[in-house]
Order: sequence, then C-alpha cells, then structure tokens
Amino acid sequence: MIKVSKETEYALICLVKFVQDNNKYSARELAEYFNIPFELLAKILQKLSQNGILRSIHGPQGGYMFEKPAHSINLGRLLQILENPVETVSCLTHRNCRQSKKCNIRQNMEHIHHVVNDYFFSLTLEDFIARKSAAIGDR
Amino acid sequence: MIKVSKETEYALICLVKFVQDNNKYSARELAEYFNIPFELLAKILQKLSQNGILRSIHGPQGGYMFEKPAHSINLGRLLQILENPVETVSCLTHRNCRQSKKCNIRQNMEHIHHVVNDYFFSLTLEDFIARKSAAIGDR
DNA sequence: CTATATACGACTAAAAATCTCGTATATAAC
DNA sequence: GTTATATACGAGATTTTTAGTCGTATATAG
Repeated sequence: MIKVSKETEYALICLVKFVQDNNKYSARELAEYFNIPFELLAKILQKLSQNGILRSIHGPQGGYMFEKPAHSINLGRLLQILENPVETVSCLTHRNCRQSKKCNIRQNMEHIHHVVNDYFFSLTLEDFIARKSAAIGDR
Repeated sequence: MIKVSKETEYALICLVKFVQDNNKYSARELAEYFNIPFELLAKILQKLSQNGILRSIHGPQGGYMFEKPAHSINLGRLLQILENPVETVSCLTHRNCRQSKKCNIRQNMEHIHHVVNDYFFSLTLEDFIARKSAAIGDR
C-alpha cells in the first residue's frame, strides 16, 4: 500500500505545530488538541527526544519543545526514527527471502530505494512545511 | 514501514524474467522457478493481463507473455495496479481521519506524494531494469 | 473426452500496525 | 517531604492489512 505509518503522521502533525507556535507542549495537550491517543503519542514524542529532535522537560509545567531549528531537522532522519526501517522492498533487510537465489530485482529495487531515500534526506522540516522539493533522481 | 508489497515484488520478478527471456511462461512454471506460491502468483498475473500488461493464453501450452514492449510499460502504472492504492499518507484517500479538522500536514504530504508518484511514472520497466532514473522533482 | 491451463471469488493464516495498560522516575509547587 | 503532574518504558491486546489457500468455473490443444 506504500504509505507512512500513523506514528509518522502524528509526529509530523506535532512537529509542525511546534514550528508554527514556537512553544512548549505536553504530550497530553497535543493528544487532546489533535485527538491522538495519548499513550501512543507519548511514545512517539519520547522517540523524538531520544533522538535529539525534541527536548523533554519532566514534572509539572513540563513537556516537549524543539531541541534545534526546523531547518536543521531532516525528513529522511525522521522517517528513519519512526518507520523502522525505511526499506522500500523487504529483501533489503531480509536478505534470505524464498526467491533470493534467483532474485532478479534486488539491485534495481535498491537503486529506487536510494533515489527515494535521498529525496527524503534532501528535505528539512522547514522545506516540508514550505512544500519545497529538491530534484529527485539524477543518480 | 514504507515498502512495496510482495505482490509487487513477485510481479516485477516475473516481468523482468519475461523481458530477459522474451518467452511465454505459465503461472506454474514461474511459481516453481521462483519459489512463489502458485495461487498467489496466478492472481497477480491475472491482474496484469486484466490491465493490458500481459496477454494470457488458455489451455494446454498456454501461459502468459508480454502484450507490449518493456519500454512502454510504466512503473507508476504497475504500482497503481498492484498497490491499491499508492497514497503515501492515509488521509489522501480516507479524508475523514480523527485529525482532519485540525490537520496541518495534508497538503504537505500530498505534495511529497506527487513528487514520488511522478518519479515512478517517469520510469518504464526498461528503465527499471537498466537502473536508470529520470530527473523529476523541482515542483 | 481429457489433461492442462487461466479466471475468479471466498476464505484462512500470519504479520504488522495501532492502541492500551501498568509501573517507574523526575520535578515543580506547596 | 508530600503531592500532583509530567516523562520513560516495556509488555500486552486489538485491529487492520498482507500473504497465502481453497474451491469451482471456463477455455482449448491434442
């Protein structure tokens, strides 16, 4: 079906909100505002802070805020954190599928994976919000 | 997880084989050669012939062969046939998700979807095999 | 007529994504 | 120092999607 997970959607929705308001929000505030399951969103925000995207503040009046500016947050990196893994085709990680002996598409799929992946890595969160896009392909 | 389905993998494996050998093969031959579940592959090949990619021949000595040359078979079209649908983000088809009222990423996701989709539509099966990639992007 | 092939819908099984629960830890406010 | 509010994190349940199977019908070469 080729689509990003709800986790990635939820993460992007919140990150865009952080950019728009330049503010600190708790997981509960964001979950209620966007109607996202709280426990799920909490784990997503934890992942983002574990990976240096957000800074977390414990205790009352705590919450999350940006660790670094939107133009230094990379979209490819976000997918890497949230999509475990981005692979485009399963044989890129599971080398021993039932077709591996006679597989005739692995390198071709890998090439496409790189093109698409490079595209995501060429975009920052700022680009995502501005709907800018560097050129894809030309490898 | 962002990857193509087994159906797409199996289809590409067989299509590449058709190109390499320029031959006619039955579903059973291909299933045995590539170690793909026969019934599943049969349905995939049926989809491809329903959509004008392959020609099917009934009866003994029957099977499948190309309906048109590899350079006129489009990768985006193949995904369209096999991935039902290619959407990148779920809100593109399910407009009423729980966040729809306050969603702040739909148009941004749509933009990315178009860039990636256009890339796939810029490639033919021949390009896929040659690992070429046309440049698109810059939208 | 028979063997071999495609056509196609319904069903089951397996895998993955999504969501929930329980418990631990940190800290601001009082 | 107690309490209320927040993050941290692993385990488990549920739902959805994908992958694979089964049964039956139809076409056709020999």
